[in-house]
Amino acid sequence: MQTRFFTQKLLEWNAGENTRQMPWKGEKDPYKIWLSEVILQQTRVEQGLAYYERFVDAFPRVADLAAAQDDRVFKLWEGLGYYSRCKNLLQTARYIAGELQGRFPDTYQDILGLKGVGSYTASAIASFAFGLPHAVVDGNVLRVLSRFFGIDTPIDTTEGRSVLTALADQCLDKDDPAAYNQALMDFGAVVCKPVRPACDTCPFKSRCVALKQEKVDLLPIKSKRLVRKDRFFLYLVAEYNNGVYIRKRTGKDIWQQLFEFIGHEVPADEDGEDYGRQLKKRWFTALFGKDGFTVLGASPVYRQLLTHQQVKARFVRIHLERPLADGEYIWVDRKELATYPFPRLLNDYLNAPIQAGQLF
DNA sequence: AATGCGGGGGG
DNA sequence: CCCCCAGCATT
Repeated sequence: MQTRFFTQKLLEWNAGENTRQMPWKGEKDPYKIWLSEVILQQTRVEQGLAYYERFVDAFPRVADLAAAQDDRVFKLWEGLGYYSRCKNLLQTARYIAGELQGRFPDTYQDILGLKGVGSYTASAIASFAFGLPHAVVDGNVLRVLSRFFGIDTPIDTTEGRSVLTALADQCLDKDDPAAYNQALMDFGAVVCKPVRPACDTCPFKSRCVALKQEKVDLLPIKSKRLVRKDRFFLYLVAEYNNGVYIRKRTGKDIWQQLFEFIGHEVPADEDGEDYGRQLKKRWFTALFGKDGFTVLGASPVYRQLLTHQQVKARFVRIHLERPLADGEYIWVDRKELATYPFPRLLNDYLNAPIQAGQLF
């Protein structure tokens, strides 16, 4: 039986050669496990590590997180990406601290019902915190199993997903689901890596289908190609009395809950310069009045590459004669600006040594 | 079933 | 330049 061999060898490898250490390994507090798993969704361990430490330090218990101010939590999350995770994190913390009196759900179904918790995270919490027999299926697991069993069904389809999930369940060591799940992910990260896997020393090499068929570099198969969309933002850094105007991004677009300057998305094939000239009369005037402002200069084009979009932006500094009328934009003192969470792109601009540049 | 959501690192 | 990463929610 291949599944028996797989599980046996994995556990041996874990007991002998697995030296991977992480702060949440062996953790039993469901709150901390949940925190680490949400931080690690689609995120490399090395990247999430510092964030985990900061969150545990700032919010040792779920009640601490639940009681925190939104902006403070987002500030801690700043730079980590996928900000809906942070939003759901807060919502769930408040649900647990409030409705559940701080008691973390302890069944798979109840855990799965939490906002921001899907099948992977529910299995992880259920097994690590409560020892329940649920096999995790993440990127590591998909890769290791598809290689070992030679599964060439694309893993980003319902069928592929279903095949690999079934295999994962068969391989799970029900005596110690936590150790098994942890071992499999460690193995995927350390041995059966995406590129240049260590097949020479792999404990599975005698029976790995991909290795036998020389398909290690071809598996797992993904069917979808990445498409990147181009976008361009024109921002007005409107200065008044040693402060600038910003607003919180809401809605379903990127960077939700983060802050931005007075902004306008323009066609992606523009560089923001011609458009700025055109907009100057209509947009600037509508916002600030006919002669209530002075254009100080425009920045070079800043660029940020995301997985699904390339975002470019130009920042135009404006000096205002009068404060802006009350509305969605809030005035913030320069000295306080760093306490607000911003997208990476805007922080790049804010932290640049020179923000002048040519005039329109 | 398909799409959108960040950001960093490596080949 | 490309792909990948301890995925999830929405449509």
